This record gives sequence, structure tokens and C-alpha cells, in this order.
Amino acid sequence: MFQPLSQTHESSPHCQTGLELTESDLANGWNRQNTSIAPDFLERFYKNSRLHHLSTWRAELKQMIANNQSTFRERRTKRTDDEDQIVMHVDFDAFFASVGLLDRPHLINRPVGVCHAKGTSTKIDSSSEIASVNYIARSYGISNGMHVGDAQRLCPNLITIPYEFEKYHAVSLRFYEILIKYATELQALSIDEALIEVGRTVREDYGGDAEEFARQLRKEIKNETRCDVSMGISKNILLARMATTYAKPRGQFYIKDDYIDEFLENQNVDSLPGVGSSMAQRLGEKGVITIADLKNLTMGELQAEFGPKAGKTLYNFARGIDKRSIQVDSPRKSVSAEVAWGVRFENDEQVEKFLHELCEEAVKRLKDVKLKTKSVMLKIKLRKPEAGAPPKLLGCGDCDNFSKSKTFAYYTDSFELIWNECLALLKQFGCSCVEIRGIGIQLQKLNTETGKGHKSLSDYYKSAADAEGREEQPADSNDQSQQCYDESLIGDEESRMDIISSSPDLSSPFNNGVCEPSRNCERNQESIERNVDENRSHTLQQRHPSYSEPGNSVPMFVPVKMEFDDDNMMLGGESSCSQMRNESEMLKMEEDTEIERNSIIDRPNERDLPCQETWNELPHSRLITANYKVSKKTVSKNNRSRKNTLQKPPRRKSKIEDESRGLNLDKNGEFDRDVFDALPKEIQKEIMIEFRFHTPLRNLRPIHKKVKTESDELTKYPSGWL
DNA sequence: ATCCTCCCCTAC
DNA sequence: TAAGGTAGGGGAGGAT
Ligand SMILES: Nc1ccn([C@H]2C[C@H](O)[C@@H](COP(=O)(O)OP(=O)(O)OP(=O)(O)O)O2)c(=O)n1
Ligand SMILES: [Mg+2]
Repeated sequence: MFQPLSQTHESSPHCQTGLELTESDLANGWNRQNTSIAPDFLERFYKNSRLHHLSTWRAELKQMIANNQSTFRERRTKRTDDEDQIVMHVDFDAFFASVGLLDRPHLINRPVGVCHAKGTSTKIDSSSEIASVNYIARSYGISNGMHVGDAQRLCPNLITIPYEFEKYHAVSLRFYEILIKYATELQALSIDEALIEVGRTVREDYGGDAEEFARQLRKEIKNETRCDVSMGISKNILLARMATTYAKPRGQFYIKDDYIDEFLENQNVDSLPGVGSSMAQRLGEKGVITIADLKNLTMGELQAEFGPKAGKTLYNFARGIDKRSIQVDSPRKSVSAEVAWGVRFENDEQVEKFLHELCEEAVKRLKDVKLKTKSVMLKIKLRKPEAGAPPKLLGCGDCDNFSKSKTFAYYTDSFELIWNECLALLKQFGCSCVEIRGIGIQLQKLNTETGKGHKSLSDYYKSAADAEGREEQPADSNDQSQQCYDESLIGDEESRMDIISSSPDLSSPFNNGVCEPSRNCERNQESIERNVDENRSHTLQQRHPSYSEPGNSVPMFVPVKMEFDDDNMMLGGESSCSQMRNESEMLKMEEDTEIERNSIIDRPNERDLPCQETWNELPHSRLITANYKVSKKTVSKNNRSRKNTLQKPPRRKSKIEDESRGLNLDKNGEFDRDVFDALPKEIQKEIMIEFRFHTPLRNLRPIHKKVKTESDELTKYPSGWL
């Protein structure tokens, strides 16, 4: 009764090991050419990845809009009250499919989907994903993201067409050009989707008739791109987006104030943007299916269950309230590169080589946006011990996810330094190469931090007007420091240069990362970095017999280009002062703790070696006891915190249970779930880490229970799609 | 309180 | 055959 749908290996007495699975994946020549061990894998993968394209385009469009802010400014000479705001959401219908059909008019009345599968096979089993299907295909129940095989089961006549990324891009650019003409504020959401604020345009040029404006805008976009958009209109972002969904395809819909409640109440909670399958399930467990149900919960109840912010958002959304403003530009907070497809390794050299390439990619992206980072995070996906071959060809399958980060003392964009940390983090994981199914590098704490949060254009104008005590005030003529900040981070080259030239002594973050002090540092400068999370690392290390004490390691000095936090020096204002203080303090700490600092980039001794001893060789009760004792403080704290939530389930159910299901702490195959469950989440995670990283998987016993299938993990078909 | 790390979730 | 990326919001639990 709990048998999963997946048919792969239930009858098998043993789980296949990672080694077996990876070896079999890499056994045939075609796969060897198309996995992470192939020399040009990364480039080919990114070239063909639709999701990579979506993300890249999104970033590019946001940047483009930010650079074009001045275009909107002219229109925004007056402060607009939130009440006068008219938000419109514009979104192409079946975007990839529609663009693909432009040159295939003979297919226009057939069910069509965009995917990689050539469709030459007569078998209905392709695991290729459909990026976009037209509305005819949707009438069969096919949706975006579905596997071709599943889609063909629903509609055997489905026609597949290939990706044409350049065309999507070109159509999108034309689309945004048109929007820029009318928008007072414009937020790029994706390649085919944007938010615009057009209150002023509608009032002044369309006699206040928002729907007439929308009709004309849709017509213009259709004429220019030959593709259909749908539009949602309302007083805020939430309602505009939901209106678009209702309007699709080839339609528009205006949610006026007196219709809000009626519009919302009968819809399911997951039609709220931000409420996905997980949140919908958690709400469902509380008997909340519709938005009307959601409205019956108090703010307190929602916050107790979902946290202060998420609870408040749910409470407001259920009432059609959304205070977010359109974000014309917002500072980038992270840059990353990751791959979770085709990732298979036979040996550690291959892992390092791949990580090296990925790191080059991540640093290139960092430099492309002219930023520097202070923190690098390595993300690893490891095959769950019980996971068989993934249903998706060369997919990552069912995985446990892990991440580890390191914080530097300074901002940097030095490949050497970042790479060095990536490698160190990889070694800290110490995982078996054949289990790896995904790797990612994320660079955080970029030198864009403001301490002031995001600002929309209207926010900006409001504060400028308020400060000046006048209503009409061009943005760039006052609040010099703020202007300096905005433009220097996001603005175009010209305005940046103006600002920089006004303070010639300070180097810019855009001058190729070189300033006088850093030049001096370039040679013979040791790497100065610091593990902020030392406590955590130490607990892990101490619990494992093969770890050395930090003091025992051999320091390794790395010559790197190093800079002071000059970026903040040029910002001026309060936030940069406090940032400077922090930097000075950090620098001081570095001096005070030289040994510890060195240990961070120590070349580890024995802990890098493959672990021979494993926890499996200990009685499991000892493991539990040991961990429990090490974290006694933790446990008591946890008890305290759990008391707070005792009324509710103390933790989110399914995820944790799924993760622990892979564990067999006892070599007799018995696993004391009660004991494990009683442990704090943190400790559970650490136990898992120990087992995943330091236990030969062949010692793990087969798992008989599985609740979620892999496809549950990674696909989000509407319920009842099969 | 507020920060940090390590996650999970969501959206396209 | 197939190309399951990426950025941001935010929560849990620990440290300060
Ligand atoms: N799982 C998904 C969802 C979307 N996309 C791509 C293809 C889509 O065409 C494009 C835009 O996404 P939308 O959610 O707007 O979907 P469509 O435009 O295809 O359909 P519609 O907006 O009419 O629902 O993003 C994708 O590759 N994979
Ligand atoms: Mg669309």
C-alpha cells in the first residue's frame, strides 16, 4: 500500500550502490560523451539548458531595465500615491511554443510542445522535459515541465518542436522595448513576463480607462511580435498576477476593488503566487484548501505555523493585500553556477576537474557583473542511499542536499582564492565521488550590500520629495550620497564615472579590481580568511576519528590578490561607515587569531584521506549517545525551543522523515527512530552527514519504505495529471 | 534582538 | 537518448 509508483527495483533484495549505478551509467560510450567527465560537458550543457537560459535572461533583463531607469524618470515627475497605482502584469501565452509556431503555421491548430526529444522514437518513454506547450495541448492535460513520455500518454499526437533560444530572446527584447514606452515603473520578471505601473499613463493618455490601455498594449505587442500576451490589471502585484492567470489565453482581466474577495475565495491556496506544493500540502494538513479557508486562520495561527514573515504574507494574500512595490532595480545578492544533470564521476580527479571548471564559470559570472564576493558556498547533491537509477536520463534522481560555506575577510574576485576555498570545502565533505549527482558554487555577500534594502523608483522619489519638502524633484539633483550609491552599483558607465571622478582618491570597484593597496598586497601576501562557522566545523571534526584537531594542521599560504574594502569607502553615508567598522574589526581579529586563521586554509593531513574507520563499526547506540552528549547544550536549547511549538508538529514532517529514512544507524539493521526523532534537527542532519560522507554505502542495508518517488521530488504536475 | 549558516521553497 | 539553473525569500537553531 505504500509501494511507490516507480517500478525499478522494488523486488531487488539490495539497493544498488552508487558505485554500481555510476559504473553502469558510464559503461556506454554515449554516456561517457554526455556526462560531467566529458571535456566539453559544461559548455554543451549550458548551451542546451533552458533553465540556464531563463535565469541568464532574467538577470540580463533586470540589468537592462535598471540601466534604463532614466527613461521612466521623465514620466515620473510627480509623486504617486499607492492608491492611484495601477499595476499591470503582462505575460506571453505559451511563450516558447508560440514563438516556435511563428515559422510553423501549419502546426498552429495541433498540440505542440517544445523539448529536446526529437520524437523519432515510436516508444512513449522519453524523459525529456517539455518547456512549453500550446493551449491545444493543454486541453489534454499536458503542462509545462512535464516529461515527453507522460505527455504522449495523455496525447499521442503531440508534436514536438526544438528550442530556438535566440528567437525567444529577440521577441523578448522587442516586448520590453514596447513596455518601456508606457511604463512609469517596470519590473522584469522573466523572458516573457513583466510588471508595469501605468497609473499616470492611463490617467493622462487614456482618460483613466485602464482596460482600453491594456487592449491597445496587447494589440501593439501582438503586431510587433506576432505572439499573444495576456494581461492582468489591479491595484497591486498579487492581484495583477492572479488576474493574468484568469485571463489566459489571449485575454485580459481587471480585478477592481469590490471584486477582490469574490475573486479570491473559491480558488485553491496554491493559486497564490509563492504558495507551491509544499506550502499547499502543509496548509492542506490543517484543512485549508481554498483561500476562503485560509482567511479563517488568524495572523497568530499562521505565524506560529509558518513563521513571522510567511505567516503575515499568507494572511495578507488571502485578503488580496500586497504591499510590495515594483522593483525597478535591486542589488544582486548572489552569483552562482550549478549543475545537477549528467553529473557522474569515477574518481576524485574528475570531480576536481569539474569543480575547477565550474569555479571558473562562477568567477567569470562574478567578474562579468563587476562584483566581488566575501563568501563562497559549495553545494553537493548526493544520491540517496536507497535511490535507484533516476527515471530521468542522466538525471540526479532522488538526492540529499548539502552545503558548506566559507567567509573571507575581504571582498575578492580572485579565482585563485575562490578556487582554493572550493577545493577545501569539497575535501571537508569527504564524500565518495560515485555518489555525487550535483555540484554548485554560490558566491554570496557581494559588495552590493546597502544596509538600506531595496528601493523602487517611487520609493526613491518619495523619500527625495519628503526630504526636500517638495513634491516635484528630480532624483539625481539631491541626496548625493544615495545617488552615488545607486548609480555606482547599478548605473550605467557614464553616471558612474561622474561620481567616481568627483572623488579621485578612492578607487572604484569597477577598475579591474586593482587599487594601490592591493597592488602592494599582490605578492607575498598571505591569504587572509576566516571561517565564521568554526564551532560547527569543530563539532563535526571532533566527532570523527579521522579528523585532526585544528591546531595540528599544517598552514598553507596562498599568494593572492587582496584588497581592502574600497568599495565601501566610496559609498559614503552611514552604512558604509558601519561597514568600515566591521572591516576594521575583522582585520583586527585576523591579527589576533593568526593560528586559527591559518588553520582555515590548512592543508589538512589525515582528514583528507579516504576514511577507513566508519561509524558503522561502532554500535549505533554509541553514536547516538556520543552525539547527544556532545550537543547537550543544543538539546536543552532545542527542548526549550520545541516547547514553543509543542502545540504544532515540532518540525515539518515529510522532508525530515524522507531524509532519515535512508539511515540505518545499527549494523543489525535496526534503527531507533524514536531516539533519532527526539534529536534536534541539527543533530539529525549531522548524523546524516557522518553517514553519508564517511560510511561505505555497501554497508547500508536496503530501505523498504519510500514515501516519495523521485518524480514527486522534481516535477510539479497538477494533481491528477496521470 | 540580531546575526550567522544551512538549509528548503518558489518561480520562470 | 538529454541538457533538472538560478536568485531571492525565509525559517530553524545556534552564537553573540
Ligand atoms: N517548467 C517550465 C516553465 C517555463 N519554462 C519556460 C518556457 C515557457 O514558455 C517560458 C515562460 O513560462 P510561463 O510560465 O510563462 O509559461 P508559458 O508562457 O509557456 O505559458 P503561459 O504563460 O501561457 O501559462 O518559460 C520552462 O522552460 N519550464
Ligand atoms: Mg508565459
